[in-house]
Amino acid sequence: MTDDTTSPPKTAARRATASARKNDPEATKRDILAVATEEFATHGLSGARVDAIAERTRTTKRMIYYYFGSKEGLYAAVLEKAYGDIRRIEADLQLTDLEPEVAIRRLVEFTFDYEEAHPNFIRLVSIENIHCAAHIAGSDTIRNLNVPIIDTIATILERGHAQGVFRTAVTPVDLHMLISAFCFFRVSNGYTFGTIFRQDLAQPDIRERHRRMIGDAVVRYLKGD
Amino acid sequence: MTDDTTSPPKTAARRATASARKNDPEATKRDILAVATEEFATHGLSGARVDAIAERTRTTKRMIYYYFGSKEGLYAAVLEKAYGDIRRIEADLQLTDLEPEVAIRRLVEFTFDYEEAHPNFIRLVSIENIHCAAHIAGSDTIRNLNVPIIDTIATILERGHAQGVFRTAVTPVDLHMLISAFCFFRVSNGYTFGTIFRQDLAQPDIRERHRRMIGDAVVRYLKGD
Amino acid sequence: MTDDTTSPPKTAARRATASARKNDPEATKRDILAVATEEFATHGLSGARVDAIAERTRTTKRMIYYYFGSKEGLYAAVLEKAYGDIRRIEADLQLTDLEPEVAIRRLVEFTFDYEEAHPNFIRLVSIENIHCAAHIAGSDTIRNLNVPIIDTIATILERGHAQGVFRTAVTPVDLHMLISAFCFFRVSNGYTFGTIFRQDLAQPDIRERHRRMIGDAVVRYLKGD
Amino acid sequence: MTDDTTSPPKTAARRATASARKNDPEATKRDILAVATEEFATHGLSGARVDAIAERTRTTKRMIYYYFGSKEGLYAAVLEKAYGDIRRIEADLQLTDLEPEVAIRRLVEFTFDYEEAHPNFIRLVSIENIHCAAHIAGSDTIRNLNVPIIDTIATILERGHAQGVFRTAVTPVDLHMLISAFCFFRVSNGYTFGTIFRQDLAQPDIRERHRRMIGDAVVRYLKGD
DNA sequence: AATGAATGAGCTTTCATTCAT
DNA sequence: AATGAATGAAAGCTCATTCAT
Repeated sequence: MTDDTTSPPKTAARRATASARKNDPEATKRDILAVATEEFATHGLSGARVDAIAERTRTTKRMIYYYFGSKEGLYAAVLEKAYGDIRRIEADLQLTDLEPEVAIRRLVEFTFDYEEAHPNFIRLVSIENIHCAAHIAGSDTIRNLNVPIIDTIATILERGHAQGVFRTAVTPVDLHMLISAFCFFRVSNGYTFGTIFRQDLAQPDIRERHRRMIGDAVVRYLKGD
Repeated sequence: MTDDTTSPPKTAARRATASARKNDPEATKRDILAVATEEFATHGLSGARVDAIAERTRTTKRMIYYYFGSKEGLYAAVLEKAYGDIRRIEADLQLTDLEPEVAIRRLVEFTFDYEEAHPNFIRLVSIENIHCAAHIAGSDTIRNLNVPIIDTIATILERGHAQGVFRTAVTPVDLHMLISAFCFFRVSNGYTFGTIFRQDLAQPDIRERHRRMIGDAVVRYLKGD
Repeated sequence: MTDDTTSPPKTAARRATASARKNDPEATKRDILAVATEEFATHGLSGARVDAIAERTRTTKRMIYYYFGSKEGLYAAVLEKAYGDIRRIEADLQLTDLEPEVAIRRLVEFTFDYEEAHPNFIRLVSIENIHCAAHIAGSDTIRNLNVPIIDTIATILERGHAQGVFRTAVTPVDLHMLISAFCFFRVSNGYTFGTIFRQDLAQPDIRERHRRMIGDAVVRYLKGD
Repeated sequence: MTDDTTSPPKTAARRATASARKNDPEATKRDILAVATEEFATHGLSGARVDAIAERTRTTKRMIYYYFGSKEGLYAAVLEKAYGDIRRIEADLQLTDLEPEVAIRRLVEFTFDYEEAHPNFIRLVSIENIHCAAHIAGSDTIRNLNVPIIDTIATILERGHAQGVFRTAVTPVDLHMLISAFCFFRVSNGYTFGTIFRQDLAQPDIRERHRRMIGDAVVRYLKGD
């Protein structure tokens, strides 16, 4: 209805900004990745639109294909970045000097807070599971990322058992799952859970209550009866 | 157009098949819903193809729109059925006669087993969360389904506290979340978790270990320290 | 999204009102025609929706086909009624006793007022012209309706010439066209004209000015110079 | 897919044809617009088929959406071109040097001849009125096109009044309407009028008679009595 | 005479992707 | 290395109409 219906892309306006970013391919790729992360996390792999990504980018759609090959290639890159980010932070955790029980609580709280603070990561992982983890299975980068939190947990568990504060035999991976499951679920299923039980899980008091609950549950589980 | 138009004997048989689907709208709807459940659970809302659903149905694409109005309408109906199914089973749970601790273990095991046995339900809920629960929020049917398991939990908790076996103060909804989170996560995140930690969560021994772990964790949490 | 998405037509509610109108086929046909007139006049032949007509009717879509055979049959019936209505009123005009000039002014004013008051008739005629008058050409009813206004004009002209007040030789049909054209155009082209010249032709003062203008123009034309 | 893939000599020729349309978006747009004008004028907005337009074009349906966004966008572009064309010609009218009465006669004849010669323009305007002028109201281009004929009329009227040949007070827009109405109606309503009064308005003698009639009517109206 | 259920054909539009330089 | 222009294939949806009683 408006006049610009006739002119497909806005060429002139584009080119002006284009020269400002030219010759910095890394910056362009970062820009694309940031926008794509948002789009894929919001709409899923099939629901995401390459056009929508391109529009919110400083580049053109053509560049997405130039750098990432395909929509799926871009999605895989988004996943790689998201996994890389959390692994990098996990690697910096300094929990091994603390008392085992304190360390476990800190670990739970870190997981809780990180997942709460990164809903897009949660959503991407949910989406990737819908697609049977085909893209992380196909990415050497992700598959070869070690999961430093597992080593952290192993160390804490060993010390806890050695000191006799933990009596339950559990593998680090299983414990990681026990912790993750709750923290992840709160974010991943917040919408349905909130709607059905008429609660707003984002409310500070509920948040605090849940944070304590998962900590207590994990610690008590480890201590055994 | 088909050949048997000319052969009278086949007329009866044809009418038989025809009436088996033609004058049974409910059967047709069930057929569509079953196929659609599979398609939506597998590919998500955007990834699902109405054509693909129609092809695997005894009817045509047109009928999908006749009965369900739109792709989203069909998706909403699929969700309604999935939620209705679990709610109906939950309502039949007979746990209130058992000792509180036994009852809680049974409840955990029921949840664990149901979610394990209904991965499509899990997937649909994950997908619905990607869409911010917009469709269950828009469905009076789902929003008005009470969640009988909450009453069951409330009763068990009351008796447990009365008898002094449970010392932890917890709301039924929070406890339901603690239980669900783990059971749900195992299924919803099985692909990524399995890929990253190189485990097959479907293996019977792992399955059994996890089933016991979540039971222990919940019971110990309730008993407190 | 709402629940009734699943139930194609609203059967129960319908049947209640249905019994109230049953056995009066003429009333049903009138009802359908009235709604169809509005729909066709508003959206044109192709733009009109049989479903939309049925919905605003006390009957069902099936009845439209039962009584009118097809969408085009219904459209033709609408046209026939619209033409019949104006012809019936034109036949009642009592202008032949007046002085010729007065009679002509009255005739112009009648035409002006009728077309102003019946925009749907104007729209239907416009629409029918887009379709090359195929339906009125195909309707014996319309083609055989005589146009009484032509006889009225003929009589007035004869008397005017006999009395020497009209000096211009003109056929009744041509004069009818001169009068109609302006009155029709004001209504038929009111939207584009109003938009382009930023005037609201429905305003009373503009309306009055135009009514006088076309009267003056016609009378002066007939008197000659 | 075509056979000449194997014959090198034909490559050049192919590229020639290709470049004739591929790298000339303006030519492609003009091509689409011409075909679309015909289709919309013939069948109306709802009756027009995008497929039908594409088929008669050197391009594909996809290109229509690429250049014009939607069926409605294409329709709006068709309207813009049609209005632009007549405005451009009107701007070239050189009538102000003539005697006022002669100028008015020429103006009427121009209008009469232009509308007679451009039935598609007439049809498009009729169609747009059925749609309540929504598309020209939404087009800045059309709304901002000045209507040069109004200035022409204003100038002629002023001189006519100054010289005392015109005695009737009338606004340029009203006079434009008086002239347009008749010329437009002859074309827009030719099918119904012709069918009902059993006349062929395209016949040269009728045409000539009408052309003179509207000229006389307008001039006499202006001269007053 | 009257009607609820069903439908084939075709509509507008969208989408990820590649051509051509 | 970088990109503006173009596109084939298929998607969701709608429509007037008929079946079957």
